[in-house]
Amino acid sequence: MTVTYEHPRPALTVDCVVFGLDEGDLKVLLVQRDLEPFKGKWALPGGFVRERETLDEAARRELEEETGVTAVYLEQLYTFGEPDRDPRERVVSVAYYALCKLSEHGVRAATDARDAAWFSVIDAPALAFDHDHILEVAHQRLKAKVTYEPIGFDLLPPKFTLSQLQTLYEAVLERELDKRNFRKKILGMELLVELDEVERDVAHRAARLYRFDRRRYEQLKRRGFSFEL
Amino acid sequence: MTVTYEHPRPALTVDCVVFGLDEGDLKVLLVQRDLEPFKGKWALPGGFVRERETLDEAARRELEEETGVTAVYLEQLYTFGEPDRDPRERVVSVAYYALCKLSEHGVRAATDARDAAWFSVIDAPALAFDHDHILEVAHQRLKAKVTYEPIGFDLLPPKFTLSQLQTLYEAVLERELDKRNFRKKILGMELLVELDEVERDVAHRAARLYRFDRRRYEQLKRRGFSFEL
DNA sequence: CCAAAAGTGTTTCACTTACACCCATGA
DNA sequence: TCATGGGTGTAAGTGAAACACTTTTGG
Repeated sequence: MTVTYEHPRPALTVDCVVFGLDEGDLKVLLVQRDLEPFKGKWALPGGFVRERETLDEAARRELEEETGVTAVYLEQLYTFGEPDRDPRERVVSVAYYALCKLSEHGVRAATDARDAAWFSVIDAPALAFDHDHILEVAHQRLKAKVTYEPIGFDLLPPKFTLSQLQTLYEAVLERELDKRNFRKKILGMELLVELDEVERDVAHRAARLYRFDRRRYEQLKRRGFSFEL
Repeated sequence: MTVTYEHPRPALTVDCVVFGLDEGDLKVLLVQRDLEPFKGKWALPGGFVRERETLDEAARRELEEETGVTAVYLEQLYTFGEPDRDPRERVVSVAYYALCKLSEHGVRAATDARDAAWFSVIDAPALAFDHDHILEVAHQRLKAKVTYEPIGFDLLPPKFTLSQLQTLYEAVLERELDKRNFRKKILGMELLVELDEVERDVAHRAARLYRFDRRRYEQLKRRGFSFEL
C-alpha cells in the first residue's frame, strides 16, 4: 500500500555555533556571506541537510566544508522555525553547538576556508538572519552545561595547566573563581592525570601539565558519579 | 533580486510527549494510529507543520486537535532526523514535551478525541516510528528539569498537599524522598502559599492545601534565586 | 479505638567559602 | 634581584542526610 501526502515542506538547514578558546577569551567561528540575502554579513556556518544524511552528519559536514574545522564536540542545541526568520522563504534550522581546540584549528579556519574568522563572543558583530539569537542561546547552554558535564576540556589542548583550565571556566562562566578552591575541587574528582611535564617558554615558574582522563570519567559516571563545578 | 534554491525538502512534523500525573503514577498521552504505516499502533500525538505557524504553535495545535489537551507547559525537546525513521519518506520531527494537570484533561482526552489514552510511562506499549526513543529522551529531560525548575506544579491541580507534591517528585525521579527533609526544603524556598483549606473526603487527618506562587518565583529568579531540589 | 496519613526537630557530617604567603623561574 | 605566576592549608559556616514519634481524623 502506498500513501501520498500533501503538506508544506520548509527548507531544512543546520547551523553551527562553534566555540573556541583563545587565551582566556571565548570565541565563536563565523563565516562571511557571499550571497544575498545579508551578503557581506557575518553568519554562523551551516547549510542544507542532504537527502540521506542525519542531522548530526549534516552539521559536521557543513562545518568542515565551510570552515575546515573537524573532530569536535558537537551537540544539537535547538531548532529555530519562525516562519519569517529567512526573508526568502520558510527555512527551519536545526542549530548545533560545537567546541574545538582553537590551537589546532585557528589557522585552517582563517586560510583554508572562504571567509571564516574567530570573534570574541562578547562583542561579536551583528549577524545575519536570527543568528544573534542562536548564538545567545548557545552561549547560555554552554554556560549551563559546562558546570555539570566535563566538556570544557574540548576547548583546551590535550595537555593543559590548572591555570588554563581555571581561565577557561572563568571565560565561559563570566565570573572569577577562587584558585585554591578550584584546584581542590578539580583534583578531588580524580579525573585529571598529572603528567611528568611542565609548560615551556614562560617567563616564570613553569606550571605542571595535566590531561583529562575521559575513560575514567565514563567509568565513574556509570557508577553514579556526577561532575559538578 | 530573486534567488532560487535546489535542495531536498524533507517533510517536517512536530510530536508531543505529554506527561500527566495520576495518583503517584507518571503517565503519557498516546494516540492510536488509524492509518498505515503502523496502523493500530500507539504513537505520540503530532502532525505536519503548517506554512505560516511557528513550531511551538504547531505543537500546541496538533496536541489540541488530536487529544483535546490545551493550556499546558510546553517546551521543545529535540529534533529527530534519522533518514529512515519514517518508512515512507524522509520526515524530520521536532519533538516537544508537555505537562498537564491530568485532573483537568483526563476525561476529554479519552472521549473528545479519536483514540487517545493515558499510559503509565513505565510499561507503555511499543510505539510507532522511533517514538519509544523520543519518549525515553523526554522522560530523561523531565527528570533533569524537574530538579532545577519548578515545573512539577504543572502536573498538579492548583491546590495540592505537600504529600501530593512529594509523591509527584518520587514518581518523576523514580526514587523515594525523606518526608521531613522534603518539606523543610520546599517550604524554605517560600514559593508555596499556605491556604486556609484542607483536603476533603479522606479517611484520615486532612492535609493542608498549598498553591504555587509563580509570581514570587519569577521575582526571586530575577534576583538570582535558583530552584534546586 | 483503630487505621491511616499529617505533621514536626535535632544531630551529624560533608562540602563550600574565604582567605595570604612562600616558591620557582627566566629575564 | 625582581617580576610573574605556581603552588599550598585551615577555619568557619552552611546545607544535606539520617532518623521516630505524636497528632488528627474518619470509619
